[in-house]
Amino acid sequence: MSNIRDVARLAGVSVATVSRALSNPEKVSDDSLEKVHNAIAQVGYRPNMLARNFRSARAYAVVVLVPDIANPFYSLFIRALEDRAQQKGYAVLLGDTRGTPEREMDYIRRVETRLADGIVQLRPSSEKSQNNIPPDIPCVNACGCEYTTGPAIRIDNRAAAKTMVNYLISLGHRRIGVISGLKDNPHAIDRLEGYKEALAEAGIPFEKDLIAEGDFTMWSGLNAAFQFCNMKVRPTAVFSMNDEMAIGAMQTLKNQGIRIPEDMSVTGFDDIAYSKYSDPSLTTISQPAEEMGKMAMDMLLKVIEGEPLSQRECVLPTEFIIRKSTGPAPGKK
Amino acid sequence: MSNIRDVARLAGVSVATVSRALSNPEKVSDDSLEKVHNAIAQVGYRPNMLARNFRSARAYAVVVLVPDIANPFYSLFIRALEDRAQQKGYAVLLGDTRGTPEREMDYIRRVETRLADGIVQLRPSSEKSQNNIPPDIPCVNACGCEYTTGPAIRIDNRAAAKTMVNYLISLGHRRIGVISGLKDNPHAIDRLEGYKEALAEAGIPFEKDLIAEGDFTMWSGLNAAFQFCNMKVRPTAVFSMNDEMAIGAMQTLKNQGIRIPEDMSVTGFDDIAYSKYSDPSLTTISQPAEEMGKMAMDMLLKVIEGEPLSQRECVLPTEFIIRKSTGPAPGKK
DNA sequence: CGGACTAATGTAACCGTTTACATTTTATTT
DNA sequence: AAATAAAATGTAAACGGTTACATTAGTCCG
Repeated sequence: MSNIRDVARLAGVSVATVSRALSNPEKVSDDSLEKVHNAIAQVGYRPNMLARNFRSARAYAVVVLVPDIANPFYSLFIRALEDRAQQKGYAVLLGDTRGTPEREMDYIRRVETRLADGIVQLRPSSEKSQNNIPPDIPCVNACGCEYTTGPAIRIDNRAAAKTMVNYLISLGHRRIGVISGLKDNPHAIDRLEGYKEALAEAGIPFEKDLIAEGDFTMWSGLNAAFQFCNMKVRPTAVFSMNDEMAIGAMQTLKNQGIRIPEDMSVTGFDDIAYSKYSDPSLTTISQPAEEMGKMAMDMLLKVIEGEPLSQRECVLPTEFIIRKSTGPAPGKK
Repeated sequence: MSNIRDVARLAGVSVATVSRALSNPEKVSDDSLEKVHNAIAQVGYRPNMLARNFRSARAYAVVVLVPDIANPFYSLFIRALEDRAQQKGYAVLLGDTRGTPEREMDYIRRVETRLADGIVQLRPSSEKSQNNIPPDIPCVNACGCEYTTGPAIRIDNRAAAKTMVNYLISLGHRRIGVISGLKDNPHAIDRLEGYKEALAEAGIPFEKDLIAEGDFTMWSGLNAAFQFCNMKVRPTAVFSMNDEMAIGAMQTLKNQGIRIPEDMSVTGFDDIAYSKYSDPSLTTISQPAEEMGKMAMDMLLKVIEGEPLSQRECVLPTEFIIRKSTGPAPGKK
């Protein structure tokens, strides 16, 4: 493998000139520039970025910590993140934690040992489920909740949930079931807050039994729905905290002979691609996953470069999408 | 930031001893080991992996070139790949190419410039759609087709497609539509081959009009299905080359009042998570995505380490999964 | 007790860049 | 043409580890 000295020798210039020709060509005469380029072509020189990064003490890589890459919301986010990273000359190290702190630690160690310059954290964290990331590590939280500290990109989960539940109430629903995420999940907490607010404003008492706990997988949605089927007085609508669980739930409901939306309305959250193709298509909240990915990368780069952030937290707007899985409460016209 | 020399000074040993204490502890006396560990703890030393990697001329990272991370089959594969990579101490650089050669080139350059040690290529390539990866770069093709050269993990696309079509024929179907991938996609070619073989063996003539071209997205499946709806004599079954297109197609068919499977059977390929929850659930071919991801990583590591491969190509078995989207041809009992 | 061998440790070169600083060349001004 | 400023180039010291080789300490045996 040829190195910069070989090129310098062949071009008849010093190594400094070769180095400059590559990274600061404006500081080199056209004459030298040409000699260097010829020499590079002749020996097929490729700069050793490992050496360059080492010298400049920068990995030009960021870690993205994601609970599960197979989740379509996350993969959309990451696709946008990667896109922006590539534009900026950064690599994205995929850190699928599968929810385990050990794996997360492993990746945090990578930035401590300089293999990456910063972290994009997709696991929502609050003061309760605490963040393991040391404060001196550049990090942006890209799925924050209301209590997230540090740089963050997020949506207003509470308001979005409230919008959805208000909509169901406006359709005449009074018994509205919830398929929640795990109880201590910050997103689940914020969204439940929005649900409660909407009920309160409509003067509907909150009933604990109407909350079924899931874990954001289709399978858990499928199971959670049984809880509603077996009630003496069934809810007439179900607010699921993500689309996957809603899709799972719809399967259960349909199998039990419950028609959607005639007998029961179902709503989701995220607007993953499949929600448009489910049967019936799903009324949901669209999160700007791509926008969030881009912004997270931009924000992280600022933190890495030490530039000041114009705002610590960036709350992006969501879109409320009405499809065919919702309708008037049975008995209302 | 403290370095190995600081640690050595504090521990009262040489840098070589510190280095050995970290990477070859068995070559260091217990006494020194303790002194080194104390010193490390005291100054909070973290080895600079950038320096280590530079010195050892290894990035301990691999690039995964994927046409689209948002495709659930790919994300499943990558999740397994990442899992194995982490076990082995390697990082996975996400290279979402979005099908463009430029992006692919950008990532190939990263291994040429030593930022990564090898590539896992998920874009199927054959002699037609050629591979841009120089032969001296360690690479394994993880979605190969029959004409793939070099180390590869793949399934027998032709046989799997044939199994599926044979099954449809056994149900009495004679007019079987196909929703294909892009005409020059190697997977599409192999699977179409299987379709033709099955027809030929059953003595059914091949009809070009029964092939609708898609691009493996749900949207394209949705459109392709119109081609069948508008035929004077409709096919009684549709063999889609992946699940997404099948799901899209089913939406069109249902909207046109065509019942599945009573009026028309539909089959998919890949067995993504949603195919179990679609309406009706989808008869499909399951690819061992996770197994493939693990094997691809193991294989690539062998290539990187220069170990001989026990076999150039590894063809993994698929599973044929019958669900509710297929039934007897109309008119047959 | 001395010689032979092994284990533990130290010294310093090396990996391939970048860049501060010194030097030389070229351009500009008087 | 000399003086000065600016541009281009070169020299060599980093960066933080690893490791070949040299050296020292420790063990065993006749």
